[in-house]
Amino acid sequence: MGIREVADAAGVSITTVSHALNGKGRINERTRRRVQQVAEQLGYRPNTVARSLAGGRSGLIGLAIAQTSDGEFAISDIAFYSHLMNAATIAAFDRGYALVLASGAQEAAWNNLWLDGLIVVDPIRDDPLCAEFRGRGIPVVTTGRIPEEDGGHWVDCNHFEATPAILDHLAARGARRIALIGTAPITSYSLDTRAAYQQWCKQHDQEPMIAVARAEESAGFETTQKLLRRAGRPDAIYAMLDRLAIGALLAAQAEGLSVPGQLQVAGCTDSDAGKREHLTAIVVPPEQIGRAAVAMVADLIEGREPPEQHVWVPTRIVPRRSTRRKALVRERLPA
Amino acid sequence: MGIREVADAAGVSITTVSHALNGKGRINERTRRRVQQVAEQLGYRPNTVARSLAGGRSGLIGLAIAQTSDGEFAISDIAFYSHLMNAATIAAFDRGYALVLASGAQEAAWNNLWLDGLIVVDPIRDDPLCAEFRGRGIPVVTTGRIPEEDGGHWVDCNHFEATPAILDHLAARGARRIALIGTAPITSYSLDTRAAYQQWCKQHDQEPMIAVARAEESAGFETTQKLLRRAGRPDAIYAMLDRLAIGALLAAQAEGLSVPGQLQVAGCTDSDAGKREHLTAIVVPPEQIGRAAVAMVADLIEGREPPEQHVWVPTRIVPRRSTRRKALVRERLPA
DNA sequence: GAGTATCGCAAAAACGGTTTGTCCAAGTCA
DNA sequence: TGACTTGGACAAACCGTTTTTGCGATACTC
Repeated sequence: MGIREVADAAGVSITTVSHALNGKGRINERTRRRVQQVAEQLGYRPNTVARSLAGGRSGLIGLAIAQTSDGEFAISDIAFYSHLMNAATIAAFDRGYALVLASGAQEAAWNNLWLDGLIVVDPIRDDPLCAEFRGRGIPVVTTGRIPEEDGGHWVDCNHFEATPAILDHLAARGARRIALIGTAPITSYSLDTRAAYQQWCKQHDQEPMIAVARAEESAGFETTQKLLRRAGRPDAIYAMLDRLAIGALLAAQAEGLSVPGQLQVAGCTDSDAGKREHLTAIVVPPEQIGRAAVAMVADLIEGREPPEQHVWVPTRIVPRRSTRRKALVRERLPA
Repeated sequence: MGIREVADAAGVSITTVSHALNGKGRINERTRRRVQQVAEQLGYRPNTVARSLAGGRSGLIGLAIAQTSDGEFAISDIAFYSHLMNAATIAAFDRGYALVLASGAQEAAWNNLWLDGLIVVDPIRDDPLCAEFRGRGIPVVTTGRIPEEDGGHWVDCNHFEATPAILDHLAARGARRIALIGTAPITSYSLDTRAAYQQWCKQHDQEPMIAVARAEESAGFETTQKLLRRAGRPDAIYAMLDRLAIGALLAAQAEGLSVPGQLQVAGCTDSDAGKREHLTAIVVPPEQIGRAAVAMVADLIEGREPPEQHVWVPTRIVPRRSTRRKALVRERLPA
């Protein structure tokens, strides 16, 4: 079942087998085909590990996702990351790589793993993992950019475009005081959105209202409630997570405000829960992001400079009832 | 940075370095410590791939999750699997393994990967992946059992216990005609639940009402609607997925039935969305399942027979408003 | 004091491939 | 016809570990 058996069976040397199967050396086409046939017949599968050792590559790409030390997800949107991960896994396989999951919490584990490349999802400022791997000369691609850092290879959505677009959407529907509810400004996503929001406010002569909340409905609820009780309460809310947006909807109801009549709500990103709540949302396609990141890191691993060092994945707005003029009627359980 | 450099620096042979670092051969404690110190100082990290080749192990455990060919999740409960995966990743790292994700769709990819063991989530009857790996002599652990198959190593929740328990719960609150809405009976989970449901019905002299639906709210909605319009409509529903249960809630509302007054609803498993909807649910702990599966497969890989060939992970019921006597008041958006 | 454990370490053989360098035969060119 | 190229195949080195075997030296036994 080794290359030697194949060589014996085909009556050639192992070199020829290797060449024939990998399309490398100079070799007669007839010989090549014969060897391939014999290998096929014998069900020969090259040992990945041996190949890695000789070839200097492990065939492994790491996918790092923020996690807390206790093993809980620190990430805010499980569905989003799952889809990203899933698409990345398949894209990696298609290119001959396997994706290994790695938790940021298990730093020690990184050392025991020989990775050809690394994808870091939503890196934070001075991201230690990125720094570590770059230091070792291992290609790193991030989805979302590393805050306060230029260069590097990344895949991202342009929230400098998406944010004004959704704010315009709300304004076009009558909003005059739009509040932003966001997560802690540690990822580029969060920072970009805040910056874009502030710029938009300046341009539209509106005073910024920014609130920060944990990535939970309850936090969205409480935060929104506080905002709604302020003197100059907002008439629209853009929430940086669907869960926050849902919390905002609940708060509106608790405060007796109709949606979208008295309060418009929009969220990012779109989700099943958001759909269920008829929430206007910015669609950020996790599959595309995952695939693009894998393509980029594979290019880097194989020594090709990727077509683009930075990939902007387009977003779009899905308008739903939470920002429509017509009041959002509660059609669900009876009151 | 190889073992040779360490050997040179410490003035010993590479054998001694290997032994010293792995605690293997007979070696003077002083020498061992010195070597360890030198290795530490040089920042030596043994090459995993070389180690694998020599040791005959890759250090990789596969985690297979059903996926459709187009890369979409075929799984019904993303959050559940994410938590399972996450816990498994960490548990694997703790044991010196890395978890590689693999899509069932990419069968070819499995061949290019040298896995020490495999975890298959929710295997189906005659699961090809399980068969393939067992054929190769690679340890396989499933979460959920392979239908129509005895033996094997698995981690599962006992739905033969959980199902009667939730049915009793509903009956104790007045339900006389409990319907079951389930996914296609291809996993042991689905099959067990159906069987347990039927047995319970027989024991309680109730006619079984089983409906099958796709794992989506809309399917739960439609299926429930049909049930509710039948002659002898159910007064309680046990849905085998939280998404189906949520669909059932919506259907109850659409039909003008109060929950739980006129219709009780319970689901499995528990979820954020379910909590939001005040849904009584069976808690199936994905983290525990993931950890148990890793522990078991690691034992098998390392040649230890695991403490138990089968692990039953306990479940529990979380009663919420959807099965309480007091009517479920809609406290959310205004009607 | 000869025989025998035991100890501490090193040399060398795997592990299963890839890659390099070499050789030979046949074809090409001047 | 001799020099040079080219195509085809092979042997051997190498990748960086682990593991087995072996060999002096020291300590123990009687």
